[in-house]
Amino acid sequence: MEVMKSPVVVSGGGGGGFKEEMKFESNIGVDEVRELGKIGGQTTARDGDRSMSSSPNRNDSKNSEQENHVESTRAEIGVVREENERLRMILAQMVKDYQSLKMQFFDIAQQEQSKDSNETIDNDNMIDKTELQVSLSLGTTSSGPKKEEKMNISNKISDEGELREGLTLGLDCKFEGLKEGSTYTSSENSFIESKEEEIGLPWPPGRVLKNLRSGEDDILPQAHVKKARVSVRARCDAPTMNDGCQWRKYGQKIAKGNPCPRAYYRCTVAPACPVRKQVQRCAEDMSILITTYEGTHNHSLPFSATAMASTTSAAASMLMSGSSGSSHPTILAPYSTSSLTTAAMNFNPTDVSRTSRSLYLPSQSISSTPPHPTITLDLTSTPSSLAPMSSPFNRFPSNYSSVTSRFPSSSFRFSSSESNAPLPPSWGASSKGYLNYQSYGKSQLGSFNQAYIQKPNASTLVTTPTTQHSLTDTIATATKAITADPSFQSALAAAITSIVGGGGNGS
DNA sequence: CGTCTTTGACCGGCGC
DNA sequence: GCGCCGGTCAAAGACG
Repeated sequence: MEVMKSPVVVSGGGGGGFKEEMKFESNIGVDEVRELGKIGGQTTARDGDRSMSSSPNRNDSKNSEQENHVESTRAEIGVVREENERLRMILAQMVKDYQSLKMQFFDIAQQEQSKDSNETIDNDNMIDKTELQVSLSLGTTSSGPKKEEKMNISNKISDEGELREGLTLGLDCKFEGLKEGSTYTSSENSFIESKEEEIGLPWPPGRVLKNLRSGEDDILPQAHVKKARVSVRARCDAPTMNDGCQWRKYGQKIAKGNPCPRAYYRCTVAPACPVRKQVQRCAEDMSILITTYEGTHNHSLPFSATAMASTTSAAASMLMSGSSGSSHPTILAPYSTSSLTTAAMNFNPTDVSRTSRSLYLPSQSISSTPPHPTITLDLTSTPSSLAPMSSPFNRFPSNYSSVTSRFPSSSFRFSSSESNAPLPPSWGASSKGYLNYQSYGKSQLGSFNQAYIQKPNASTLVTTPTTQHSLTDTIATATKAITADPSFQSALAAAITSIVGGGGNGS
């Protein structure tokens, strides 16, 4: 049934025409209700789906059953519509909060600047204050040259407007996209690219032509630093994941330690796009496809590719920002959602929308000296029905143990609106080192940020149950965290994309 | 005939 | 210096 394969998206409203929006909302309804049924232990919705998908044709009560299904589906659609409305309100609140925090940040930055304009800044917090700094310091060690830092600071001043614009571009464009639909894709693309360029992800667009072969390192002072990679583990029977991009295979190798060949793909959407990906089946579980992305697209992406691109880019940005501050770049990122992943990847056979409802970001450190800093997005979690959990906060994938055995660090968890927590969802930290996405209130934002604040000092990042701060402290904390960690901005934007932006594909 | 895939060769980094 | 290994190139073949 096609509806079941459709990605779970939340309509941003005003996206495409009415027809399309209805279609999306309908899709959500089915999927979301399925999820709710899963989470809450109710199976009626799913059973209903199955009945629908299997086209019951057994007895005389068929018509009445179908009518019941139609009614229930309508009811589900209504529920989802309400949820959409709530999400929109949440999003609006997030925008407000973000703008407020941003303004506070710039005020603080200006004050700091007026104070310290002539001082040498060797504080890491200061170093992390701007995206530009991160951008320029990425690829250097944490003890990078002070001169560069100074220059970065001065550049920061001159480029502050640009930064602000870029920041605004990122989030606002998404929201614009939600409103205008048709502009969504390009907006997000521009956001992704600009953000990635700012944060210094590998293969920035401007360097593309020099990166073919061995050129890029020649022009980068931090040539010794490896490119960040984002590895996505997902169950997929197809040879490669359909992530929306066009890829051309340019090589295949048998890598050591894995009998399955590793295929090398290059993005062919644009002639000089530096993005490459490696695809390899997991040796332990052949059904798991490991796709490793490297680089940044230097072109606009089809919408179907933007979700994955934003996911990987934000994850990479987290990784890079973390690695720049620590010699052990162990980054755990609360990030993305099932809706994002399902929107990003149209795996044909084993529908990930059903098998991957949460995203785990375990430690990227597999070896002590990884050749490339890599962050792994594990989408191989199995349905909760296979691993029933008494608490929504304790829902781990059945193969989690294997994941954690490879990645000993604990993980953030960032699940989507599938959560059975009362809607609207809210940000909050759960026990057991998992960060659950539940709502977007200010206090929850503070909790979220707390998790991030721990990052610089955490070789193994574990979220701890957060304590409630006063509103002032929370805002200050949030401001600090946002400004100190550019990856948060990417994550926030990508999260929004995953939560609501998916509905922006009404275009 | 153009595009894509396959596959052996080649290159550079890294460890010993 | 040597060998291993990951990554890439490019010629040849396959395919539509």
